Amino acid sequence: MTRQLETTYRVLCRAADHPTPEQIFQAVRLELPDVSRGTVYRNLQKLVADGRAQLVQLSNRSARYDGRVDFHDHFVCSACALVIDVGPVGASRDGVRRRIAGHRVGSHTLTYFGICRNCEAEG
Amino acid sequence: MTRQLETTYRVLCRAADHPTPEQIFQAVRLELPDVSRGTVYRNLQKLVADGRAQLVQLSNRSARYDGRVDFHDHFVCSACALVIDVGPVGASRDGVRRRIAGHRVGSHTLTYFGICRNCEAEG
DNA sequence: ATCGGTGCAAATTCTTTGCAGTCTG
DNA sequence: CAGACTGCAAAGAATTTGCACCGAT
Repeated sequence: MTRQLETTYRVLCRAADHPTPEQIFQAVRLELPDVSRGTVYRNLQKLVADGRAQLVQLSNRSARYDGRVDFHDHFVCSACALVIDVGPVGASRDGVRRRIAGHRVGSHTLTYFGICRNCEAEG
Repeated sequence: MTRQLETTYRVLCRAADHPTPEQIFQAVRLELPDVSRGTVYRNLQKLVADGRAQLVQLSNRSARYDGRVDFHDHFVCSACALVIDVGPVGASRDGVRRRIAGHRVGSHTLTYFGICRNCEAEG
C-alpha cells in the first residue's frame, strides 16, 4: 500500500462524479505533485482488480471510475457526460439471471441515457 | 446514399456479433477494396445519427456497433469480449422511468457481464 | 540484495480531421 | 454546378509499456 495507491483510492472515494483517469490524476497530483499518469492508471486497475473500485463502461471515449462497489445503476447525460448514481432500486434488481444462453453471469448494470436538467434547460 | 454507406450498412446488418469499426472496415473492404477507415468511421456515425444503427457502450477499448435498433440488452464476456443479444425480455423492460432526479431519460440498456461458455470451459 | 512500485517517455491503439479531388443529384 | 462524400495521411486522445531507479522489507 503505497502513498500513490492510497491517495488514488481516497480521491476516488471522495469524488461522486465518476471521474476519468485524467481527473483522478489531477486530483492526486494536488497531494503528490510528482505522481505520474502511468502510476494512476496502474493503480486504478489494481483497485478494480482488488474489488475496491469499479470501472463504469459508459463511453468509448474515456474510462470512468466509481468508488462505490455495491450494485447500483447509472444515468448518463448524452450531452455533457454527467453521470449520476441510480438505485440500488428499480428494474435491474429483479429478474436477473445467473445464466444466459449457458453463459455465466457475474454482474449486470442498467444504464439510462438521456439529457440532464441543465442541458435540457439550455436546449 | 453512396456505395460506401450502403455497403457499410449492409455489412453491419449482416453481422450478428456487434463488430468493431475495424472489423466492419475489413468486411466493407472485401466489397470495396479502396474504402478508407475514415469513411467507415464517418458512415457508422451517420447511421447512428439516422437511427439506423446503435453504438453499444461496452468497453473503453473499442466501439461496437449494432444493426439492431430495437430495445434489447447484451451479455458481454469479460474474457473474450464476446457480445450477444439478450431479450427484449427481462428486467429492463419493466419499471423504466421517464425521469430520474429530474433528468429526462431517453433510453436505457441492461448489460450483463460474465464469462462465456467457451472461456469458462478453458478455465 | 530483492522485489514490487514508481516516474518518465516512447509506443500502441483507436478515432477524428483537414484537404484536395470525386461523385451525385 | 453546388454540395456532399471520399481517400489519404497526419493529428489527436486515451491508454499501455519498457526501463532504470528507488524504497521497504
